[in-house]
Amino acid sequence: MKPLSTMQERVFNKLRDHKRRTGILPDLSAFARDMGMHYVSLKQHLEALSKKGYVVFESKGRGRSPLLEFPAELTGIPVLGNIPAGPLSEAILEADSYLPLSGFHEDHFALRVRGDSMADLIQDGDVVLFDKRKQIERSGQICAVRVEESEVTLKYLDKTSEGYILRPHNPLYPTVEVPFKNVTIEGIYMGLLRGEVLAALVQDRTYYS
Amino acid sequence: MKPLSTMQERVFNKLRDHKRRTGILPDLSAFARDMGMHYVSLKQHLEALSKKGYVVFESKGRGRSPLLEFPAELTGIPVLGNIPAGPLSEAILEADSYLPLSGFHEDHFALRVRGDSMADLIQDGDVVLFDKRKQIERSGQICAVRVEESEVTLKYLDKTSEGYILRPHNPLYPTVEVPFKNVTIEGIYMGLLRGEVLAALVQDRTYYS
DNA sequence: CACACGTGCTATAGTTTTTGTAGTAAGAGG
DNA sequence: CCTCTTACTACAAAAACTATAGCACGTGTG
Repeated sequence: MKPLSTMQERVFNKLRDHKRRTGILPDLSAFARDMGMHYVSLKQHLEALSKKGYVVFESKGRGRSPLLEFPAELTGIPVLGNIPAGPLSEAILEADSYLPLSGFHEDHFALRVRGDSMADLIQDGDVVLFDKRKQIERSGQICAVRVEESEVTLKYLDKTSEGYILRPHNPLYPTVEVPFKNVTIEGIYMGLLRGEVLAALVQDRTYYS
Repeated sequence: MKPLSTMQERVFNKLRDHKRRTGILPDLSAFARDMGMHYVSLKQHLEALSKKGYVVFESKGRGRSPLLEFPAELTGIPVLGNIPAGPLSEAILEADSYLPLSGFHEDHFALRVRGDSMADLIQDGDVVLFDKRKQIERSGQICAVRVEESEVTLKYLDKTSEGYILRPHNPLYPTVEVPFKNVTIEGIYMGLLRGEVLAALVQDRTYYS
């Protein structure tokens, strides 16, 4: 993503704050007054931000309210199809869809579950939401964990003096204990979506405010 | 809900159509042109609709775009805490929260699950979405069913020549067969939400467009 | 019955605000 | 030197608000 100039960053941050506070995006002229800046200057900044992909800004003509939105990849939480061996941050950059959930931000991501290690509690195909923390607060929390360099799996996590106990919900899978240094916690379970709700919520790189 | 006059109903329907087609609500003056009607007339209709609770309409002052939205109970799908012995339609009127899901309309409702007859697949506290159909298309679909005048429960439904087989997912509950005339299908499973997603989505009688 | 009154619907005229366009200009950096 | 960023002035177009008025259709009252 292209770098922003000082003023462009100030405009962008203030815009995001306003969105967080009020839930909506402000009038251009009111926003310009708020920034202590001229309307035309603000407009030029927004056009620059738009060209760099930080916002979506479309003038509609005189007197008409312009369209001003955040692109999905900035405000939605990314839905990952699978997490390969690499670090999580790379997988997030390749997310192809986003969930517009208020209250969820940079610290969260979603995973489209493959496999049935947590069945029947979590089904193949469910979209599970995670907090990007690296530590569990108590035993028995469901986590997205990576053992060594393998794929990410979902398990209950318990802590012992030597390492983590990875416990599946599905009794067909084995419970294993792994030393701390071989386990990476990618995220902690926060909730899930299943079935046709997904089609109604998941946004494929489209825009929303 | 108060009755609408001829013109008010025309305005309301056209507004709803526009929202369905474009996803957004139009400018007042553009909309007035579209209706072949004067701007001031349209405004008066919207004010009448607002007073009767069909839309939310707030003038913001000269030159400022007014706020125009549909109330939650008209566009969101109702979330029911429990369904008492009475008919479903009454329970829906008493819904105290709504899910804003595009693609779901009058034919859908949601239920906050009590009990664990479908555990572990569906947990106590999950919000499950249903289609308001009265018939199953194939055996094994999950349905919200009412036996006689009792509470609504979630079960797999199979059809035999004499009646329905109500099959829980939880093996601790019994599988029973009930004659057709004693079973009412209230809805057919379409998906579910679990955990903190709910707080981000559920709207308590607030407004949105 | 005639009348006033309210309601629904429409329209005109004038004002304010926002937004857009054009043009100008100074400073930074490759 | 050219481009990008930042900023301003001046003017134009569209949207939206206010106030006012006319007409049709009821309903209730004297």
